[in-house]
Amino acid sequence: MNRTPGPMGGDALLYLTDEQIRKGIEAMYFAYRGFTSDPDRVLESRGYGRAHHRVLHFVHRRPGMTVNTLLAILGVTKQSLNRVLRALIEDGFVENRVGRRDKRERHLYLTAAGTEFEKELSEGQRGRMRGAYRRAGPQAVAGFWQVLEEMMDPEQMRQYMSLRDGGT
Amino acid sequence: MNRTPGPMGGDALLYLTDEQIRKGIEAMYFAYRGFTSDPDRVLESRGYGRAHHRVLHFVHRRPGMTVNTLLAILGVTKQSLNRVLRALIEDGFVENRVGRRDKRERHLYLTAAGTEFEKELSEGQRGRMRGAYRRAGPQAVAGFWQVLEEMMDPEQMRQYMSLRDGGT
DNA sequence: CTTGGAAAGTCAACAAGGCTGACATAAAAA
DNA sequence: TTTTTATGTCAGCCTTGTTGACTTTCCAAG
Repeated sequence: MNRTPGPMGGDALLYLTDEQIRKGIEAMYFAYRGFTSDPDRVLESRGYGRAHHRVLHFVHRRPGMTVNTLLAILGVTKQSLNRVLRALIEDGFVENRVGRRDKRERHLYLTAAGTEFEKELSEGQRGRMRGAYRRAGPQAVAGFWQVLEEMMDPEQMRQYMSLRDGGT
Repeated sequence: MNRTPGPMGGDALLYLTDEQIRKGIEAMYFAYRGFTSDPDRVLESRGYGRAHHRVLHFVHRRPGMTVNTLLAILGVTKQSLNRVLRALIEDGFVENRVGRRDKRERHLYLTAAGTEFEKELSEGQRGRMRGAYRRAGPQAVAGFWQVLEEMMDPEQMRQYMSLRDGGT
C-alpha cells in the first residue's frame, strides 16, 4: 500500500515535506506533555514523581516481575531505581517477595493500596486516551498505533514483549 | 462519524477495553523514548541535554521569538530557561537581539552554527519519523495526527498556534 | 564442597534541570 | 513621575539520573 505511486505520478514520500515532519515532532512533544500532565498533578499532591508512577505502572502490568526485569524495562541503574522502589515499599504500595525457585530474586507486587494508587494515577490518563480514541475514530486509532510502533526501538520492544515473570 | 452505532448494534466505545487503553499508554511511553533516543546521543556527545535541544528546536521554528514566548511554550521558569539559554548564547548557537519596537524584549535567532547543530540533532529524529510515516502509510499518518492532537492540552495548543513574533 | 558469579541492596558523591524567592536594570505605559 | 513589564541573575532546594565501591545471599559449576 505504501510505495505505490500516487495519482500525481509521485509517491507518498512526496507529501512528507520537512515542515510536515517537524510538525510531527512537535506533535509528539506536546502530546506527550498532555499525556503526562494528569498523573503529574496527582503525583505532586502526594509527594511522588514520575519515576514512582512508572514503577507502579509496570508492576501493575506484570505482577511478580523481578527487580532485574524492571531495571531492563525502565533502562535506569539499580541505584536510581532502588531509591524510588524503597520509598514505594516503605509506604506500603509495593510488596517484595523472595523468589520460590531462585531465592536471590525478589518478585514485585502491588499491595491493595498500591493498586488503588495506580488506578488513581492512570485514571486521568486513561480518560484522556479514551476520549482521544473516541473522537478520532477507530481507523485513526489503528494508524496511531502503527506509527507509534514504528517509532519504538525494535530491540527494546522485542525484549519487553518477551517478558513473562511468573512464580512467587 | 464517531458516536454512530456500528454494524453490531454497539458502538466504537465497545472496542476500548481497559487493556487496550493501557497498551496505548505504554505505546506512548516507549515511542517517546525511541523518539528522543537519537538526539539524546548527539546531545550527550556535546555535553548538552534535552533542554538545550528544545530551545534550539523552537527558536529554529520561530526565528525572532521573544524570551517570554519561549518561556510560555516550554512551560518552565525563566531561571530554568536562563541557565540553558545562556550556555547556548555563550557557545555561539543562539543570538539575542534587542527588540526594535520594544527595546525591553530580546528576540532569539539561531546562528549559522546553531542552525547546523539543530539540523544535526533533528536528523535522526526526522529520519525515524519519516521511516515510520512511510512504512505505516499515509492513512495511518492521518490517524496518528488526529489522535495526537486530541491528546494535547487544548489551552496550551491554542496559545502555541497563535504565536507569531515578527520584528527584530 | 568450594568457589565463582548472579541478584539484590546500600552508601557516597556528582550532574542536569526542574523549582522558589529575592533582587536589579532598562524601558514602556499609565 | 510612577508603575509595570521584560529580562537577567544569585542562592538554595528537590528529583532523578549517573559512577564507583562494597556487602549479603544464594545458585550452579567445578
